[in-house]
Amino acid sequence: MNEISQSPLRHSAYEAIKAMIVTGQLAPGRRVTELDLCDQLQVSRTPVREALNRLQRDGLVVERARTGFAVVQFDEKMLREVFDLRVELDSYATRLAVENVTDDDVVSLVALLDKCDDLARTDPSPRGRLREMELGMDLHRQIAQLGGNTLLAEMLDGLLVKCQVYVWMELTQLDEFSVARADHRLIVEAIAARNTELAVDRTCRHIRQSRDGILGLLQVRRDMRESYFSKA
Amino acid sequence: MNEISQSPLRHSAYEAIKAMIVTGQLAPGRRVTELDLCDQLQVSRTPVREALNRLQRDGLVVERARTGFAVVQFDEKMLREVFDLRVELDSYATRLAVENVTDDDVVSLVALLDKCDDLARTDPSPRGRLREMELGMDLHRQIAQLGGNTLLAEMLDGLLVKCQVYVWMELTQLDEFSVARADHRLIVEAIAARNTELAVDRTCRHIRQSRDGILGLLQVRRDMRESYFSKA
DNA sequence: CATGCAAATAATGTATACAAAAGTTGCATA
DNA sequence: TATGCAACTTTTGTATACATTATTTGCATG
Repeated sequence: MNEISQSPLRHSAYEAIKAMIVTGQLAPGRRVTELDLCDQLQVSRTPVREALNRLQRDGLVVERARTGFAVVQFDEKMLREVFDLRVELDSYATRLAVENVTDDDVVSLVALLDKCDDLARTDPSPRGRLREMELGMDLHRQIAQLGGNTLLAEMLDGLLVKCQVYVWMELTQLDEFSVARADHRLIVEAIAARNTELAVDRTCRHIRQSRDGILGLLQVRRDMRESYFSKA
Repeated sequence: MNEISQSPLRHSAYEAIKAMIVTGQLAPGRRVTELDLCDQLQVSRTPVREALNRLQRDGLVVERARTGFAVVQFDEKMLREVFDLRVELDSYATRLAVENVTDDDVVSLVALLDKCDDLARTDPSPRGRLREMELGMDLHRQIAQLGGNTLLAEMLDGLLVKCQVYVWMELTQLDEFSVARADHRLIVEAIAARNTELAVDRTCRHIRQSRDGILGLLQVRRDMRESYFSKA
């Protein structure tokens, strides 16, 4: 497959592997070998290696000396770290956003919210749910970009990537899609009203509630595992 | 050179290229070709490519479609973004550090400060200055790690990497080595005293003053360039 | 002398070959 | 049967070959 497509294979490889991790196809902690991925993606090792390197930088896989990569463990510790960081950075982003937001920006944010609602109403498939989650993350990305600090936007993007596994759990297992949509709308309203306090407060609350919901899920899961082992 | 050293060549290649960028050997904006680097580092393209990918993720080089990479432009915008983000994240890190710091940690921090002083007294060479800057960054890294949020530590590490070019300018051109040492000692003292307010305040002030000093440098440089062009 | 186009050159994207290390299997032995 | 060791297999690390696209060079032409 020599040089046909426009965008480099490493990009599509990166996206493909990332999707496998986020959706759980590649289980946390599992070792991933280059050749397996080559088989699945039908590309050579070079793009796969480069994709894995990027994923390592993203924190989705970890390098193990001389034995390639393993999917990172998504555990409570990581959850807390990611979400606590998001509280800090999203607060900052929201503050900057309120300072810089234009009326056009608000229109664009609301459009995104509406698209989310539409999707929720019209497409009940899993594919639609995944898309809805992505739109929700896009909202956060867009807010982050309003402040004009591109680096902040990039960092938050990185955090969102790490959140995906968790948020997917939350949305699907706790069925909090509508909660998320409502939260998002409230945040946008506060930004539109140029109310920094309120916007930041709602942002923090939104993230903390997500975190706590998922924490609960993880704990339930752990308890089940423990009782299973104790029975056995 | 097949498989001799212990650590992969991509790591040393990464460090080597990073050093070239930080010290200005590879000028901002300049395109870097793989083969040039292969020549200089005496390795094949594979490790160089992987190093460049990592550097891209670090934000030290940017990818240009189908034409490899270029060293990123270190301009005022980037300076403001990086340092403003550091104000946020270092504040958070300091807060967490004060909450979690043990007496042993304090000893270790003070040891780092002393090492810095020693170096300043005993080794006036450029190599020693570079080392001193690195020790200063290590101090920030160590403080970031006290809080226990590894992700925060990693993010700050990334920001510090992006800072290096600027800080090097500041330290050498404004000769602020002693200022930095003093700042660092004050921050550690506040942490040792478990005084969150003070520690955070000193952290912010330290970073903001750096930022403003370097901003001045960049503006002087820009003015010089403009007057040069207007004369020509 | 400037300019545009074609050939030459160089650089990236991808695949693959080969060496070294890690991991696995299976057999011999206690 | 358990265990240790040796051969085999797999996997990574590195180098390199080849195809394709970008860049440069140089010449012809206005």
